[in-house]
Amino acid sequence: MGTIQALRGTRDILPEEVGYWQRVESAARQILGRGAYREIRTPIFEPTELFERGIGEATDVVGKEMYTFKDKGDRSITLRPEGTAGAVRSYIEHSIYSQGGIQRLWYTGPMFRYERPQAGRQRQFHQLGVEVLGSADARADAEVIAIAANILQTLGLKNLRLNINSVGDLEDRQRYRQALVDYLTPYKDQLDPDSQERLSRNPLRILDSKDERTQEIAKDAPSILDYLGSNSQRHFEQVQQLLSDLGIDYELNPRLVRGLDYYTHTAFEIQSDDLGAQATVCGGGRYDGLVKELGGPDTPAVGWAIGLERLILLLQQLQEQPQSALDFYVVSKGDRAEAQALVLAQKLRQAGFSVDLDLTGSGFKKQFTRADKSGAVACLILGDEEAENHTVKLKWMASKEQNAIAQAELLENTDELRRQLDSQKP
RNA sequence: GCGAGCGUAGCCAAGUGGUUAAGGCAGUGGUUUGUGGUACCACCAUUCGUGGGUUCGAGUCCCAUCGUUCGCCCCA
Repeated sequence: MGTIQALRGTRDILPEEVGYWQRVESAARQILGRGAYREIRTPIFEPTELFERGIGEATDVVGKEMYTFKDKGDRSITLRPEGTAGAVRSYIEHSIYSQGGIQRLWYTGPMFRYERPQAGRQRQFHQLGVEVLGSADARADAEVIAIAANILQTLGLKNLRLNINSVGDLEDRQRYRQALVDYLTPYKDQLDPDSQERLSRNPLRILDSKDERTQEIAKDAPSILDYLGSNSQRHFEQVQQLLSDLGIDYELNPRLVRGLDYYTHTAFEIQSDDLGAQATVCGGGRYDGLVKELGGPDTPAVGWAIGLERLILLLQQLQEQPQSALDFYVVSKGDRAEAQALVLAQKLRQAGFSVDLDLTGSGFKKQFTRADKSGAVACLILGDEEAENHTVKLKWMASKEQNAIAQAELLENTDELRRQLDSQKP
């Protein structure tokens, strides 16, 4: 076909479903506001180096999934694959740390990863994320998890599982990595091909392989939890205690590994069984080394990101999209009437009513059919007769009752009109 | 990047080598030229994602290509 289509892995969010997005955005905005989180909006593209340094060159996200190109000034530009790096860059660039204390930030917007699309995964997708910068306290870890749980619960989502783990600090992880490689190397030939590859590149990932045989072998592998130093251990215990205090159910999963290099200590995921293979709705954790790595002061931090497409997939399984009821549908026929209808519609809109004006010029019957489909509570009718007397017929769709009223009178007592409309709504 | 399935109208589809491509929804016009949700009638794909091939003949078989879906890798 010669028509232009949206690129692979991108899609339009049409008016028919945008209500879900608006509901998610407003719930999130409200909950984050109550938590004293402030919104930050950073650019959609950044210097490629930001992600290479921040996320880690060895990760798949950087190694094979980035939308990277040269701009006309020969700079290497990358469409952001996630939100944390940009937020941290901005935090450093504007010395936000110098405001002292702890910064609670949130963001939302499109992210880009060059991958094969499948259920719950697109090349352009959207995340909602939070970052708490400046606190190493376990309460920060617990708080961000509580905020995420709060958002998901407020939206009515069910059957979610929270998995948590600690990947320790850099030293813990280094020691564990070695132990794991030592354990797995003798089994190398029996691992699936992907995992054999990962043995040298990213051995921790082998733990959550979907290959059965690999799982069998990984079952008896050493656990990261046995390699945590005393600080890491205490921190992780505190996080668990606080989650219990908050009444948040969780599952300890020592095999949970996050894909980005910057994570330290707490790692967590919230998953659903109703999403197919891409089960993670929310993923996050602590990243104490990132701010310093990107050239800022040594600053502990913790955060998460929710995949909005996945969240909305779940929402659509559970509930109908909210519809905002229309107050008036205006039908008109004849030159003078049509002009008056426009003016009347506009005055009603300015007075706070929602009004759809039929512009088609088709017969009254057709216009009434559309009025019916629009779901309007009432219909306003203007023909030659009404235009002549400057009146309008007001018809209540449900009862089919209708009466003539002067246009000026209709606009006079808007409070009463509002009351009548509301009393007719289902 | 790899594997499998699928591509017929705006949407859902029937069709498995033989004259003119079912049907439903939506849309448009009419029965009712100023009154809706029902009913009835009419119209709505010279064409089956695209290109090539096999054949007397292809939506139907073959190849390629593009798109899409699900899965792997990976992640939100």
